[in-house]
Amino acid sequence: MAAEVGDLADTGPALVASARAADLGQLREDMLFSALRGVDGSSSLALAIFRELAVGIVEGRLPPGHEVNSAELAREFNTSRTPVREALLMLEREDLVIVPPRRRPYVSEVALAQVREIYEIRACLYALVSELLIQRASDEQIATLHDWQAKLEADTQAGDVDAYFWHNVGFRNTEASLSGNRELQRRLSSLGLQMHRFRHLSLSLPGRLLNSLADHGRLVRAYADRDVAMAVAISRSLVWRGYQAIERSGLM
Amino acid sequence: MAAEVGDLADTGPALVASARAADLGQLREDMLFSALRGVDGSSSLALAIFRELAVGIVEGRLPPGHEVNSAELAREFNTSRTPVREALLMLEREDLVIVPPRRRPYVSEVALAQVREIYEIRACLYALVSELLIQRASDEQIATLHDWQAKLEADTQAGDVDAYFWHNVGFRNTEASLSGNRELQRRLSSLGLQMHRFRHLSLSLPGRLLNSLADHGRLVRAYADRDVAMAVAISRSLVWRGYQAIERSGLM
DNA sequence: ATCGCACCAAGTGTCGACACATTGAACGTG
DNA sequence: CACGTTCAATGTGTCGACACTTGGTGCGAT
Repeated sequence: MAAEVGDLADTGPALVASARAADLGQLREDMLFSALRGVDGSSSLALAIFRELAVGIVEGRLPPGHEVNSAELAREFNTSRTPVREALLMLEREDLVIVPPRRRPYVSEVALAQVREIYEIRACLYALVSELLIQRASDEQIATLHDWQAKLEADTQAGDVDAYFWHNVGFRNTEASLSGNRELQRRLSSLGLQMHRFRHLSLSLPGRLLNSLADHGRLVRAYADRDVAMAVAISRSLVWRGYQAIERSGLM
Repeated sequence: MAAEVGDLADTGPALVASARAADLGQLREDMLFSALRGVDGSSSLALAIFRELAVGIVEGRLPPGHEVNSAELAREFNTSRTPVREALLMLEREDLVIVPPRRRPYVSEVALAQVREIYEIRACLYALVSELLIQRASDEQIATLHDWQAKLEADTQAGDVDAYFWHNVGFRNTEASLSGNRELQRRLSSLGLQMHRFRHLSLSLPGRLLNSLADHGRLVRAYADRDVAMAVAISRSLVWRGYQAIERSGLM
């Protein structure tokens, strides 16, 4: 993946930009898909609807409070209400919509207090990831994290906030998978799905990228040194600063 | 609740025993119910079926691998297949059943490796609970934990393993709620639901009760002293020893 | 103008029906 | 007797229909 971007590096700025964009789109798709992986609906129709709606909510096209009733969606998707209902229940389980009994379902709102709760959990679980990763990952595997780190560095220099965000997600997913705990990986991606909803808040602050980048660098170094205490501390604070950025942005 | 048992303490052994049993049954119901709380199905029919099956699986009446197809269950419950299907999807979400596409659903198996993964997460999250609890709980709230601790002590002296187990669950739930993080509480009870499936393994070892009891005592003391480092360490090891007991039992 | 009540459109939970997939047994062939 | 094929039985995913609820609209009474 790194090779693809690198190979095109000398074909001119425009091509590089579009190649980059395509690459990012692919990455974005992969990351959202991996987050949606944990949800195995038996029906592929319901799953397609679920993914469509989930992406819509996460991207903000379906704003909080927006009504998503099964009848209208069924017409829209040219299916019966049964698969739509199933999809809505999946979305409810991911806390993306609320389905009150006998009432119309709507896209859930996210309060700052809830964001804080989620970040508390995330910080804790990523600390666990760091701990397990150091115990179990090989040097080669840790080196792959270094690759991601390099991308983050490039994005920071280019000032490309969006690219930074998605590469950051990639970094995180890789970390989680290297922890060797699949259950942990699943729970984290479920949390991640919710996080994507307010990501734009998290990276809007100036100076945040540089800060985050420095932390990533120190984290990878701690991994290479197999320094558990250090890695855990950095990992925890890395997540937590994400929350603080949202809090300080005052946008919630 | 403690009062009810206490008030009857001098009405003779038989009555005490039956009162205790009723009390335990109530507690068991409460705890399972609270674990099932997080799941809000919009349909109350589906929810009833879900709970019925969930309890059946957790209690072992529906063994791993047992087929749970929607057609048969629909006949059994005198409903159509629609609510049953919904219930099965909820169960899949809790990892209690597996619903392969176009194939009959069946009760999921639990491998030791998976149990380990879950315990790793639990240990981590309960450490977080301890940390938050010390930050946020009042002295009175911490005192309620002392009440639970007293029950555990009584159960140990009586050698009542079953009572010990459920009171332990109560202790844990109280801790989680005192953390003030509802999201955390929800995720933990979802994990707890799975755990109940192999609880009989965890408490079968002799000497385990005394060990666990001592840990609980130290934990409550650390809470009272607001000793975060100590509480976190105890909390983590408390959960972890539960896993070790299962591992050593060699029954998986 | 305001309140209360009947009424109606639209949505929800549930049902029975249908086409297709899967499974296991019967059966013939080597 | 082993083995692949055929065929019915059973289950799944999806559909359209039905009764009941809910939320809003308009109308009449105050």
